[in-house]
Amino acid sequence: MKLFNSYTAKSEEFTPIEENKIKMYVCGPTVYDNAHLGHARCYITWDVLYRYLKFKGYDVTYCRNVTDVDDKILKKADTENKTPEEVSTFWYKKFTESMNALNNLKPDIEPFATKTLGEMISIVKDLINKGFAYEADGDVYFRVSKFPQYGMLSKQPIDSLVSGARIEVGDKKENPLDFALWKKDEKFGYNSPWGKGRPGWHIECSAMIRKHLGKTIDIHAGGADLIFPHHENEIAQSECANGCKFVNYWLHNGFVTINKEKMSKSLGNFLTIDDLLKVYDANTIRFFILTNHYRMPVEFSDEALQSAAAGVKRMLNAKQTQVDEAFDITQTEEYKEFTEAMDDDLNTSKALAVLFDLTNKANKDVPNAFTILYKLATVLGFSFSKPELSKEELAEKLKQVSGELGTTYETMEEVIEARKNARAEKNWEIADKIRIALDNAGIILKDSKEGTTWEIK
RNA sequence: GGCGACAUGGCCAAGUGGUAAGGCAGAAGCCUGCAAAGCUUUUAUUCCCCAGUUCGAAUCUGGGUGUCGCCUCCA
Repeated sequence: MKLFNSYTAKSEEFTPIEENKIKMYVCGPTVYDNAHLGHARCYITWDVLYRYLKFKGYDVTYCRNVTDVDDKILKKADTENKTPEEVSTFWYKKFTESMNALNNLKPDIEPFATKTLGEMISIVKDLINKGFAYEADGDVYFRVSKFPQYGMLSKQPIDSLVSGARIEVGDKKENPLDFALWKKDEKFGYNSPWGKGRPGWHIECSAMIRKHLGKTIDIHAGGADLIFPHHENEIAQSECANGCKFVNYWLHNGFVTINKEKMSKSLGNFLTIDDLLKVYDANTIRFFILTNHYRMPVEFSDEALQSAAAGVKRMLNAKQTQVDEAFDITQTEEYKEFTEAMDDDLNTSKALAVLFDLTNKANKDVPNAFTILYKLATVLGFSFSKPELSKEELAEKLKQVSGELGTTYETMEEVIEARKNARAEKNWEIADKIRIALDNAGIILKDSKEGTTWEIK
């Protein structure tokens, strides 16, 4: 399998450190606000990688952190008159709900920054002892000049970084490029050898990785905007503290744009996952994301989402047969095409083409086509389960239909029976009226030789 | 200014040296009482522009144009 490694800027054959085992880390959210489409793209992308690696038979440990100590959380706590814990707990819960709603698998490990403080302090101490970091009035900074490889990931010549770096008035840094490992904070801080303070953002990931996965890991993934400075700094800290290679494969996903601009919190041009799910279902959002290669930008538009909705509907509407769990799909041509596509740096677009080929075959009663489709679509995280109406929702719809027809129906069976009778009498006017009333209520009828079935729009 | 990407039909998109996957939308036909779903057929002599390399280029090289991202919190 080939993966594009941002560090070498090359597509490389993937080989895990330990045979058949993969340690994979993804930068998780800072829990202070709603997750948006950009986050959805990131976490769907890496969810697909996780699913696919497992599908290939690897023993994967997927770790995704939760940043629950951060300026933004503190600020929110301040304005809302809550404790930082209350803020982060609330938004972590919301985030988890969004991930579940998107059908993303739960990572094997979801560490919290505040639960990893010991490891962070230990790394910072190490770095100071080794001369890679220095304390300055309660703050601790990383000495970038001590790490010659700084800038390798982001491909930034160090000189240009220096000239571009912001130097703040009264800065305690030796060098403008130096970044904070620990920040003095008398109000919300935690005890440390340097007084009360908080960890810098970058050290959190380094610590959580070392604690839960080890000093060297196979895959580290995240949004492309984290390359600099976040991932660059992680490399510097971890490699200097641990004295060994930090990450073998750096993977980065592209952005979601809207009106050709990056969707982001700071630009305020984002659509939350919550709001999107009110209009489009999880399969549609996933399909929209996966039609593009994960490193390319994806432009959001309602037109694109509607197109995705129509496409995914066709796929998931494929003529279903009983899924044969025992059937070995690995011997099939479609499996081969699918894995070839996915092995090529997650070419999901091509993989989807295989799924559409299978959809066609399933609709033409090709044996096992649906079983293969079902299994491969699941690898990409699509769900074939149809949404179900609650009793109340169904009752509400029946009420609407009855109202439009000027009758009272208690069950769908009654409605279908009434239409069946009308059709038998060739009373097309009544039959159509029923069908249209149902359609207005969001229920679609399907007539076939076997009878009439219904489903939600 | 430094660094890095991208430009393929009406829309989205794969393809990185051998003659343009797939999805959406559109058109025609079959099926249907009419629909829905499905099936069949159909839609780029051409891949931003110019020059070059090559028997051969959407794919490689050089130049240009346009768009985006990172360089500051950001997925």
